[in-house]
Parts: sequence; structure tokens; C-alpha cells
Amino acid sequence: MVQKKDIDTLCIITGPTCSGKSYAAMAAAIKTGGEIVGCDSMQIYRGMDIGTAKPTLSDRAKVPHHMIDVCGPRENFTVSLYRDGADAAIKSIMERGRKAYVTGGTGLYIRALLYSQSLGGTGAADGAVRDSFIKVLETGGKERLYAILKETDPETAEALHVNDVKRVIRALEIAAVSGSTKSRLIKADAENTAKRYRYKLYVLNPDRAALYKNIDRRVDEMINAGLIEETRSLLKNGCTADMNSMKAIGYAESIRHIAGELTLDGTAALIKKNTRNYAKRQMTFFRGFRDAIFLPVTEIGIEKCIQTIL
RNA sequence: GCCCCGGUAGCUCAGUCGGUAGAGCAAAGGACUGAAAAUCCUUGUGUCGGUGGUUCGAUUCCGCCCCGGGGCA
Repeated sequence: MVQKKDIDTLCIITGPTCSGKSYAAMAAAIKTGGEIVGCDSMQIYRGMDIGTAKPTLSDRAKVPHHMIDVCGPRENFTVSLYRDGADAAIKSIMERGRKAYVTGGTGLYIRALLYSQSLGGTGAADGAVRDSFIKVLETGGKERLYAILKETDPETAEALHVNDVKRVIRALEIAAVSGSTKSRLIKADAENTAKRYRYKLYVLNPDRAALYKNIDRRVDEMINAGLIEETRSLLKNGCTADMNSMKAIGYAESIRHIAGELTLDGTAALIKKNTRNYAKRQMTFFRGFRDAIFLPVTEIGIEKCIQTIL
């Protein structure tokens, strides 16, 4: 039986890719009559099922899932859209008197959901302003871009590397559109300690070797399940390699295979390597969650983890 | 059996005209506030195959041995 006070507490289950978080969330949601809110920057996209290890239709029939398939693969999604959508989904779940389980491996989305972050205020996420900076990049190079940031927001420039073009552009964007600067907004956020939710944050933390083995196995399964074909059909529907959705691991490499650049074995090997690298990056990010409960899943097993979560 | 070419970082190789060595890839660590499965930063000690010899000093030169590849019989 689910306690009332429990329902007010968000349950976040995260961890690196292939650590078993979807399985754990399913088990917990079934047991408590809860619902799942996805927290994955690629499961957002429709038509990308195999390569993102999206929950199956039968799982989705058993437990309501939110924030999955909410965006076309040719559109651009943003953290801000995620937070708005997830907030709405969580609100409706709680209003129904059910428990919300947020699960997925996109650390930035979790952070935006849990903490009061301005996300750049009213700064536009793309469009004309961004294009104008991209033009600067093309004509003057990244050094020129960085020099402009040094003028407009020296503190942020100090924190960023010249080569981190994406973040330099974003900081310039904020300065141009919000009427403030990224560094000032961050300062304001740091002073605002109010939490957006009451929550428990669990991080599945498998042993490196075990995780890598699981990844290798799952990539083979994805290819056998038709990842290449899925990519082919996305391309047929107008997706191109430069789109955010097609930068996803598994799809980017499949596109290169379809273009004849990579053999099938080479593609599988590259997807495995990129996934391993990604999992490592995820763990680095999660270590920054000071209030997280880390579960040594390899040691204690997934069932024990689920017990802890319940 | 003889001849030739190799054996140097996890892998592929460079190099040291004798003063104990460095690239690419892999790997590891880190950052991350509206692109995040994205983007970016940092990190190279290894019996230089083994063993004897020459030398102040050998991974480098010489002898022998081991392992791989090729050639001749």
C-alpha cells in the first residue's frame, strides 16, 4: 500500500546506460501502482526505439509512461521543454494520487528538474541569435567568439575553454537575449536554495567491467533487432546526420554504415566504444549529485536495489 | 637446416649516429545551468623479447637463445 506522504516524494532512478534503471523503475511502479516519467534526451524522439532502448509497448501498456515520444526526430528539443513537460506530468500523476518515478540517464535534465535553475532566463535556445553567432564562428573562428564573450561576460569566459564552442555560443546568446549574463544568473541560482520537489535520488552504480560487458551485449542485441533498418527509415523520413536526434549513439554510427564508411562489425565496435565512453561521462556527472543514494548494483543485485527503492 | 625481416605503452608503429624513449588509437580522470547519447579539458615508466660480451654507460653495437612473418632448400 502506498503511503500518502510517499506520493509527495519524487523517486528518481538514474544510472549509466545499461545499468538496469528501466527495469527497476518498472518493478517499483508495478509494485506501488505508480507511473513513470522518462528522463532521457533521446527517448523523447518518436521513431527512435531500438537504439534508445525505449520501454516496450507492452511495458508502456502495463505502466503509464510520460515524456517519451514527445518530439519528432527532425525537431529540436531542449532542457527547458523537458522540464515543463515533466513538471506537468508529475503534477497530473500526483493529482491522481499515484507515485511518480522519474527514470533515465540524462543528468542535465535531472538537475534542471530538481533544482531551481534559471536555464539562462529568457534566453532563446536557437534561432536568429544563435545563427548570428555561428556566422561569427565561421568568419572569425572560435578565438573571435571567445574574445566577444570575454568582453560581455568575462566570468563565464574564464570558466569556459576556447574550444568549447557550444557553451561559448550559449553564453553569448544569454547575454544577447536575457538582458543579464550567464554568470549573474548562476549567482542568483546559487542563492536560491528552494527545492522544486521533495525527492529521493537513486543512482545505480555498477562495477565498470560488468557494465561494459552489458553494454557490449546490448549493442549486439540492438543490431540484431534492426537498428540499421530503423536508422534507414528515419533517413527516409527526412532525418539528416546534422540533426540532434541523429547524433545519438547508435544512429550516428549507423548512418556512417549506410553511407558505406563502416562495415557492420566496425559499426558495432564503434557503437560499443562510444556507449562505454558515454557511460563513463554519465558517472562523472552523477558523482556531482551530492544528495544521491548510490546503489552498488553489481554487488547487491538489481532486486536488492529495487527493495531499497521501495 | 640456411638466409632475410621483425619483436619498443593495451594495439599499430616511430626513435635513440651508445647517455634508460614518443606519436596515433585505445584507456583513465575531470568539466557541464535552454544542443547533454551533445560539447569540451587533462593524463604516456614501458624488465625497448631473453641472456652473455664490448663500454664509464647498451633499448641502441657484437655473440648466442626464444618467439612471429617471409624466402631458399
